[in-house]
Amino acid sequence: MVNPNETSEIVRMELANRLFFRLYQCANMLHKTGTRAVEDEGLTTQQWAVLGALSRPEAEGGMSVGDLARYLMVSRQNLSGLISRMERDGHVHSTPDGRDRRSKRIQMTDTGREVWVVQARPKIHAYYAQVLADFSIGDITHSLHYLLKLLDNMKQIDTEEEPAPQAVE
Amino acid sequence: MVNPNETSEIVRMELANRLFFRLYQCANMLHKTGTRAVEDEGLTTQQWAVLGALSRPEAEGGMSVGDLARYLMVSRQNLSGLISRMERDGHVHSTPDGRDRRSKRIQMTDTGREVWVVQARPKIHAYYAQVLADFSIGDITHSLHYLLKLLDNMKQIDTEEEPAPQAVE
DNA sequence: GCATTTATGTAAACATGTTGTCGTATAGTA
DNA sequence: TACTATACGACAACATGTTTACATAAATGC
Repeated sequence: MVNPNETSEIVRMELANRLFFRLYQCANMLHKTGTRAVEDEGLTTQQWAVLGALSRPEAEGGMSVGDLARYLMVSRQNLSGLISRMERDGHVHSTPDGRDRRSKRIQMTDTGREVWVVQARPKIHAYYAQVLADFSIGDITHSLHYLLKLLDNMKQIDTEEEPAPQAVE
Repeated sequence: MVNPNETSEIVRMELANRLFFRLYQCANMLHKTGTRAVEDEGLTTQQWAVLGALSRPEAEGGMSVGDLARYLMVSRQNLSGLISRMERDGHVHSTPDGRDRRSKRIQMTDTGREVWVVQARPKIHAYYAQVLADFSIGDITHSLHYLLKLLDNMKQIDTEEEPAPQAVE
């Protein structure tokens, strides 16, 4: 250990390792406990993310699958299956887009909105309150800030590594 | 809006909602970009979590599936499949436990250790450095602190809601 | 207008995660 | 010793996520 920079680099990597390990565990626990919080409504955390997106005033007239996928940052293919299940359960419905014959517009059904507003959202708020019980508003804001930074950096890696859209040939 | 407490509660829930939404997105991006970082080695973020656990000095003599599941906070059933794949790929191997005929001990193979130390870990450190590029040591520590708090609270919810082990009958 | 690129939906293969169930081995207790 | 509770591995069903690949519709460039 000759160089002090190496030492601090080791400390940094050790901390980084713990950070990502905890992030991994948080993700699993969020899915597990979050889904359990709304299981009576037949929902999962992913489905509540979709309902949350569709219930925004900006999504009043429905959203295309592509837009929803970009908003949630998941793949179209994944979202497609998710929406099928929600359609099967009567929470959303899709209508063909008049202008673009390739695409569909996804909207909440009246039942979906009812389930969302009356049943799921109160339970979700109770869940939030419980998980964030000992968080001050400042704590929440700071946590959010760090998650956003992590997300931005990961997004950048993601787009960097994405294959260049041009054909090289 | 008569009661100012209600107003701050709405703000709090709005912030909480953003926090959990970003956590959800971070989890997906971590899996996506992290797996891409070690795809040349045929690994995934989950498998690197397993190798990281098995490479600790405390796990020198291998770990039982149950202990590993508790350490990683995933279900035995999930880990079982994960380990099968890693065994198939030659990164770990399992030996029957002499003392307890129900259980197996999981250990890294020499190949697994080689892949982990020589190839995967440097790439993972480069990945950490990239995602945490604009994080100070203090930023990392604070982020870790908040994730741990979230995790603790979710763990508590998890055990609370778990069915009591005693038979009521 | 026509050719190329881009966007959309769909299908398939795979890895991860959950729960529930079952058979068996271990451990604790009457 | 026997009874019971608990732990373990295995199997199945299901929901989520990723890629890759393909057909078709729309947009863009000459």
